[in-house]
Amino acid sequence: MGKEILIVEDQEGISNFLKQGLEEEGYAVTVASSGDKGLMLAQQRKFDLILLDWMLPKMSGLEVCTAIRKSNKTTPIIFLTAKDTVQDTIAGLQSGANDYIKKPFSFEELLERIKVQFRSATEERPVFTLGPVTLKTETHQVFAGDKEVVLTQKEFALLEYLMKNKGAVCNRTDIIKDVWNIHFDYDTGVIDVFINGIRKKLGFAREDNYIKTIRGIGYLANDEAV
Amino acid sequence: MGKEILIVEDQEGISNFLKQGLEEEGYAVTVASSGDKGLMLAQQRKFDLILLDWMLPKMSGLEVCTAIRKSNKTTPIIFLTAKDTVQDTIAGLQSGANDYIKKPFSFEELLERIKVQFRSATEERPVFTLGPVTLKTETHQVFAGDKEVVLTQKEFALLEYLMKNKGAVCNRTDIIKDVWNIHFDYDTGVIDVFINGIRKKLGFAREDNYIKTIRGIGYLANDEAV
DNA sequence: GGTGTTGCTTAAGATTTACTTAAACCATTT
DNA sequence: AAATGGTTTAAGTAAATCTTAAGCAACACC
Repeated sequence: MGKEILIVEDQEGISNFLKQGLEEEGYAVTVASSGDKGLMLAQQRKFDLILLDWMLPKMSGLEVCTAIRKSNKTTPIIFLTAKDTVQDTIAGLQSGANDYIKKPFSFEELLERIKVQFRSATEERPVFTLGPVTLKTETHQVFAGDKEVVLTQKEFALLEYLMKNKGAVCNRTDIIKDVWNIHFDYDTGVIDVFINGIRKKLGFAREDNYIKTIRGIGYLANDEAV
Repeated sequence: MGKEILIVEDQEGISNFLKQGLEEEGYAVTVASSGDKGLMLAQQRKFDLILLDWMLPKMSGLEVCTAIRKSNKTTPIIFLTAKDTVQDTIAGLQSGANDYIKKPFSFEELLERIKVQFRSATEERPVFTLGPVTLKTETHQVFAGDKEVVLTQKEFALLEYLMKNKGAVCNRTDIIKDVWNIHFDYDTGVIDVFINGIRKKLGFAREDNYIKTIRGIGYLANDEAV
């Protein structure tokens, strides 16, 4: 199923060029030649992505973007623009755009950025399991058996990290790096404290081994409660 | 291929000095004279390492670092700074920096620290085998056949050493030096005790000879269970 | 085969590392 | 400014590992 892209651009030369190129890539393309037409189309139909020129007759791209975002929070919007000052970039992105590409741009770069948008839009929000516990990344919820367990940010992040690497030993250095974002050798007992908290909240007994201690190295999450 | 380094530093004297020195070492160097410029460059292009001054006009180095780490988790960042209290060190490193070097510093020291960053980024995590056993350095796991065997630190280190030198006789002096880090003549029966433990855990029978005793010298790991 | 040397095995003591708890610290909200 | 909830530090306790040492088994040289 080809994704539908809306191009809002008043210069016919550019819009034709884009339309043709994107259609060759398998996208379904609709063109609006002014800001107000673009806004109407965006509100009437559901597009998968919008390419929005910055300078447009009647309504500026910035206004269109702001207006679209009032009713539609999610559709990715990429600005096409000749303006290249930092000021404008910030203004554009703050109005709710997802990306910003300067004219003249290579078509390949545009394609790449479009792909990035689709990738992150469909980004997976996986659900991890570990023995009797389930962790839902999207809703930030953790269930032990059928009961929900409320974890704090750090507890959740650490548990998620261990579950993501289920079956592999996670050493303390990497945990500190990836969960705490501390990129140098560092050890107070933080990790231990949080492991303790997680085990307690999840009701893991010492002999369960769902989260196994690898002495001198780190921890290992695995399903078989050997 | 020369690595690309971004220097974010407002004092021209220092940045010129660094640029020149690093270029002589074969690095490709880009200089940004303010925090916001540095941030933009860091986001637009892919550098292999960033040298970041602490005190900068407009945006502090700390802010720049934090901002960079939002989108880029991996590029090594080294702070250059006159501030030398422990507080600041911690704040800087927690913001995601990898190292911290105090002004005035020797150029040699800086070079050394840069090399450390590159070294750890490309560090190899090999997998060794010995007859039916497999040893994964990355996860610190050892498998005998299809079953995992849990080894302690020292057991793992010794086995890794023997497997790394598979086919070569490892004498006791070198083992003590490389595995125990004891650099003088020393013999209690430690090695024997650990060899015994390893053989037992891996299920090696006496006649297997995967780890052969070389009487009077040391040990030899080899695949053919002669 | 006897005898001295070296390695194997085991278990107890020393040491290191992790667990647990409580209190200090921080940031956010009231 | 106080209270709350979360995070980090620190200190005492528990547990596992590491080391030592001693007795036993295997080997090599006589």
